[in-house]
Amino acid sequence: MSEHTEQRCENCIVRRLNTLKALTKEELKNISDSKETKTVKKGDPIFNEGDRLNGVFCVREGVSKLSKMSDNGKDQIVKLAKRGELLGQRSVITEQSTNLSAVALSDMTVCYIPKSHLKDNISNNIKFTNAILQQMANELKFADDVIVNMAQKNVKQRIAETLQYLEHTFGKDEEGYIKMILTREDIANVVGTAKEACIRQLTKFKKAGWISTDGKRIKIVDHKALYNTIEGFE
Amino acid sequence: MSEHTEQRCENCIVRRLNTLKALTKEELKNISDSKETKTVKKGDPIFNEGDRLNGVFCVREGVSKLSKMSDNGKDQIVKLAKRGELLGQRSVITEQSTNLSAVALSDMTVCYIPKSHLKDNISNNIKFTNAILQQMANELKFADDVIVNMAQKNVKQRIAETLQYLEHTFGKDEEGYIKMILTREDIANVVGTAKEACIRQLTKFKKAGWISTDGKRIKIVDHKALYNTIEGFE
DNA sequence: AATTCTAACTGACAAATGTCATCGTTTTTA
DNA sequence: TAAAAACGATGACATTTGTCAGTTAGAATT
Repeated sequence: MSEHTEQRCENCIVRRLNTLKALTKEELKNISDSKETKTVKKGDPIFNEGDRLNGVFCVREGVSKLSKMSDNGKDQIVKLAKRGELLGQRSVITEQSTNLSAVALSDMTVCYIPKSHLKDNISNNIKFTNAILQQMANELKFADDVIVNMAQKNVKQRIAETLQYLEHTFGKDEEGYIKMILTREDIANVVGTAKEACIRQLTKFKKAGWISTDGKRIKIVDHKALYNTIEGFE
Repeated sequence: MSEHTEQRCENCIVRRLNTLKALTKEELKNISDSKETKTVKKGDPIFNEGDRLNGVFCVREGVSKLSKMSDNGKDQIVKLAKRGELLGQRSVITEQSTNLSAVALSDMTVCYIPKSHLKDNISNNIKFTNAILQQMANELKFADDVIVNMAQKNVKQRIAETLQYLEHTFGKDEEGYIKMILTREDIANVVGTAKEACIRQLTKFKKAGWISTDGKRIKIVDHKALYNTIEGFE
């Protein structure tokens, strides 16, 4: 009895947040027996573009960026994954090597679940398969929106939108600062622009009184102004 | 016996190209009995952004663009769907209204399949559900690539890539012209730029001898040069 | 065949963005 | 704690892209 009960998947709160919630207690027990909990330090990779994954990583604590190196040497961040999200799900489904890298943006705890156990459940538990289907359909819709934004919005709008997204996704601390600290370069890599352009735009927002900063920390002061910018109401 | 046999799903060649191939002959017969074949004229909509879809459209002949209107009034084309592709699959899965519009780029024949029949199969036939899962996982991967390209590549590179994509996807006629004719504006809407910028870039490619044109028709002459441009080898 | 309409194309200019260089500050590491 | 590395910030400038205005060519309609 060396494991605490909360280290068992069937008791893990995180599971409620992802597709694993569609599994029965019995199935979760099987998965839990084969899973492996790992800690990952800020800045360390969880996996790299091109890796063949033999399982998925369930994020228990911390945040990871999923990014892809572009030909011009910039690292485009496609997604930020937090508590409850499963990394590598797609690669396991398609049996292809992953097209993204995952790097920890903070110290993390992740559970590694070997794919054999998932595969069994995908083949047998239609409820589980359906949950994954729902999730992927939603991700696909979200991806369409990102494509449209990338193509049609300018850097100013995309930065405003990213700030709004970060606050919405990660919340605020007691002082109102966004509870997710990214470097300016990482923000630029989400937005798809140069870090200088990103810094300059943040400075403009600051001067306009729409945001305030303290070191890397950012606080949205005027939500409405940011919203209007995003929507293109100048 | 009013229908020709090729109008029955179970005999339709198109089915081999999409997830319906995972259905049994019996299931296909049921679907075929409830499907409705429609013709759509070039320029006509199949459905509009925000519509609630009560079924999917299987493209039997012709090409449709799937696009989304952006706030600045531009119509971003997210996907071109040809023979064999299913439109509206995601909306049916998530039960949400569609986030994209579908408009015919050529005269089309599409089969409308009411969702009730698909839903039944999704719940009961794990092979079918898995096929959809595979397909969505691949689409998601493709979407990631598009996001990275949109964010990191310039207009010149994206136009070059679009030409390559069009030739690869739709093939060439006897004279070597791409067998898919888009207006310059539609090309611009795939690339996510203004039509003037698109036209100018095509002119440059033409002057460099990398492509040649005849009216709207485009022929890639120097594949290698285009490829180098896409990859950023100047 | 004349007219109308749409799309292709071009020029001129403004605005947005990328690149390079530099410097002070903060964070990390030895 | 000192040194090194990473990061934030800003200026200067080149390049890319968007916008507006207008002309030409071809297709569709009458």
